[in-house]
Amino acid sequence: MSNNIKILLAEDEPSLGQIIKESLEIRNFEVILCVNGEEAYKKYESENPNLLVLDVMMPIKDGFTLAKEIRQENTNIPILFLTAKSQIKDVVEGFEIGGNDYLKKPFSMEELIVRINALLKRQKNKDTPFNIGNYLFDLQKQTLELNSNVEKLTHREAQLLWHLHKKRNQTLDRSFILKKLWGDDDFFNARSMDVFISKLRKKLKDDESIQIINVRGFGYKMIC
Amino acid sequence: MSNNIKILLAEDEPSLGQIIKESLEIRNFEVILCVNGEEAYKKYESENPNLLVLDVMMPIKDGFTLAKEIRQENTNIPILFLTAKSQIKDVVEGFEIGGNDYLKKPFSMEELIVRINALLKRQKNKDTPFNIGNYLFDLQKQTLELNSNVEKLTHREAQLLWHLHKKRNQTLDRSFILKKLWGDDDFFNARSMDVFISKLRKKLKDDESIQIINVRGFGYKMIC
DNA sequence: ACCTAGCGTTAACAAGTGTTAACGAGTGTT
DNA sequence: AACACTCGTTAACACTTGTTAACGCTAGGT
Repeated sequence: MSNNIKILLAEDEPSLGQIIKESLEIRNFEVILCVNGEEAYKKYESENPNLLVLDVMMPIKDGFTLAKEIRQENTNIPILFLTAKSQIKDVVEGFEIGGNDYLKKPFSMEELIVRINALLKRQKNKDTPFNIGNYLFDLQKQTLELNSNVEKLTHREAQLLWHLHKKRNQTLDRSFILKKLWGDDDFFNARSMDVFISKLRKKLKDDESIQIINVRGFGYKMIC
Repeated sequence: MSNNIKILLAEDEPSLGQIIKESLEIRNFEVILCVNGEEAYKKYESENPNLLVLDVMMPIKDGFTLAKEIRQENTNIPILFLTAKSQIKDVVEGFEIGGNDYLKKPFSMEELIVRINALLKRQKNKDTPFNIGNYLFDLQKQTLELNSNVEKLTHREAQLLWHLHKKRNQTLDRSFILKKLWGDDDFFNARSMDVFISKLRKKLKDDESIQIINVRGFGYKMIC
């Protein structure tokens, strides 16, 4: 029985493609095998897969080109590259395009499975609500829930809170967060961010175990 | 016996046109062969075909011009271009006009069949109703059904909802959708789109798991 | 030709969101 | 203590988006 996770596999070497496909199917993944980038793009469109495993070197359309196209319309889907070339340059290019991980050939099936599971888990983590203190925080829905009292957050508030929580109990650098969320670290954005910190503190005040502490000159630290 | 699928073929070179026509008829497609764009337009109007195969270079009216005209009144029908010119420029132009695929001459009949079937399958996928939350959404019929309660959507509503769903759980860029559905990103179209978002929210309000969230300055995100 | 219903656009106002300003409080330095 | 600087907080503001209704166009019916 399928675990409901659909993997799009693009690999031009038939025997390798088949081996990977079967190995994954044994683990209850649903696998769509394509032999080139163009076919893979069409299947991506029609099948709506959860994860992409792309060989970099393929005829007609290579994995990088394909990934670039898909990233334009889907910034979310995890992409794992398979690369025969072991040069660092390629790996860097892959990450720049928006690949989430890569695997050098030859690789063991176990390695592949581990990485796929890691990517899926990361994906799931992003989508699944989690607790911050006694609050339940849902990034997707942009909500904070406490005692079945649901408070809506704005997009900025939610993003900021997510980053604070990701680095909870560590100092989150002002400049880092400004560049990440505001795009630029300047005076006004910095003040704007302070306002948002203030708003978050207010919205989180019903659980005293959560605190957003200022580290003068460096940033903020959320303890929880 | 026909499989009930009607293909409009526009190809000015008589012998090639005839060969393609017969090859397709062997595969049980119904084929209407035209020798120029003007004739093809008339046949398109009267015959209501399921798919267009258009030669780009034709006398009187070329394939691109024809496709542009037809796209204005039908954004749905799959269009496959046959092009003798192999320049990328043409292919790009073709896709911008709204072509769904292209085939460089010379091509094998097998290639053509594969592409036609792929387009038809994709079309079929588009035509098949699917679930959005607990609703059943039918793009073709422009309906939303919940608990056997059928709500009609207008064309714009249906198109917008389809795009939101296609990129569900991702932010759909305002500008992208405006260009795609309204043709241009200007103030009034943007306001019009906001109105439609409002209408969709109202029509989707009976399933709370579906939400259309605004991402200020960027667009909308449908979560479901 | 006229009427009508349906649809998409435009207008108008309400609500929401992020930025900026202003002022006060806190912190470390001299 | 005086000072410079950073941060906290509130409110005003500008801008974006939400919502409703009026409007005009078009296709189909009479």
